[in-house]
Amino acid sequence: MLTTDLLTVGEVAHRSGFAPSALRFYERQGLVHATRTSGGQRRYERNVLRRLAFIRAARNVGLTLDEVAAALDTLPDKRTPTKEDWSRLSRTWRQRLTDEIAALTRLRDGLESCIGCGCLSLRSCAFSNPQDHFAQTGPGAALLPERLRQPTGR
Amino acid sequence: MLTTDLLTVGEVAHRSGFAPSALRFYERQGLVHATRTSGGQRRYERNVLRRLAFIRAARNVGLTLDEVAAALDTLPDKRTPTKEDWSRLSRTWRQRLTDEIAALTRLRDGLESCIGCGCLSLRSCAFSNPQDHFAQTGPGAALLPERLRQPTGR
DNA sequence: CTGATAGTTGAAGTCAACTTCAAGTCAAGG
DNA sequence: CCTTGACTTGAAGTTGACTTCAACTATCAG
Repeated sequence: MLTTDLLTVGEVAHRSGFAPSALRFYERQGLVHATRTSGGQRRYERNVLRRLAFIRAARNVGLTLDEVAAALDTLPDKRTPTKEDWSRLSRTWRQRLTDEIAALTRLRDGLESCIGCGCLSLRSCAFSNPQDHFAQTGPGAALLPERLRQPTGR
Repeated sequence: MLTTDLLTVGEVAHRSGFAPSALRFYERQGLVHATRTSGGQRRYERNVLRRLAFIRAARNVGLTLDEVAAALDTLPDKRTPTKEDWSRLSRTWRQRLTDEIAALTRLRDGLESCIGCGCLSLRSCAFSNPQDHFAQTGPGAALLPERLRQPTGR
């Protein structure tokens, strides 16, 4: 055990639930910061835990790491998020979740009305519609927000 | 234009909205089938369009290709999905969507109750909780179904 | 001082679902 | 027959968020 108030990567990993490799990765991405011992090992200040908590929360809500980085960058002095920061940012997350819920609900209800029809028409069925490819109007357009779509490999 | 009722990969691509490369990929994965000309080019039967519509619908709902393949394999004779197949399978998709909506709703409502608290405690806050790592009981457990989680790179 | 445990690095690997590429071959209208 | 556009292949690349590896090095309890 260290007697200082600095934490090793292992300690931070254990307390935050992130793997040490993830912590190193986040450091390379500029999401968290660590000082070094004379021997080159990482030492973290205690507030990194709060920052990591923020990161995990954002990831749980569905933000990408780039978005998390952008959010953290909006904080003056690159400070660790305060209660007010959290409050402000989480409000925009709420909207995002609300939009995603709405999209999934539309999808499910469309599916509901489609069960039993069995059409699966490439031209008119909302479910088999390649997004907007055919549907000039009507359902099928933008069925899901970006992050709920399966990755396309692009 | 061909005078037969067989479709070229370009025609199928255009009518289905899938890229030719995706059609070839699906063939390698055993999701669709094509015969060949003497010169080695693909020729598709018309019912491949329905099969592709099914695939797109499933993807829109969030199934992985493996799941789509599994679903198609439940059909006797590896037939193209009929109205009844579609009806039966889409019913299970509905449940899946319902579960995902419920999960997102729980997440949002938790966020709601968390705005203003600003705790972000690694031990008790549902949002910063590494899934189940700390929470023996209470909130934070299994915040999101698998497919709504950001990929972890595993 | 020593040995166990924990830490270091850069490079490469993983996963899904494709896309892109290079280097050629086929099909069909004129 | 010829040209043009569509098609063929296997291999490698893409994206995001990491993990894994090999080969060392540091820290610290005893």
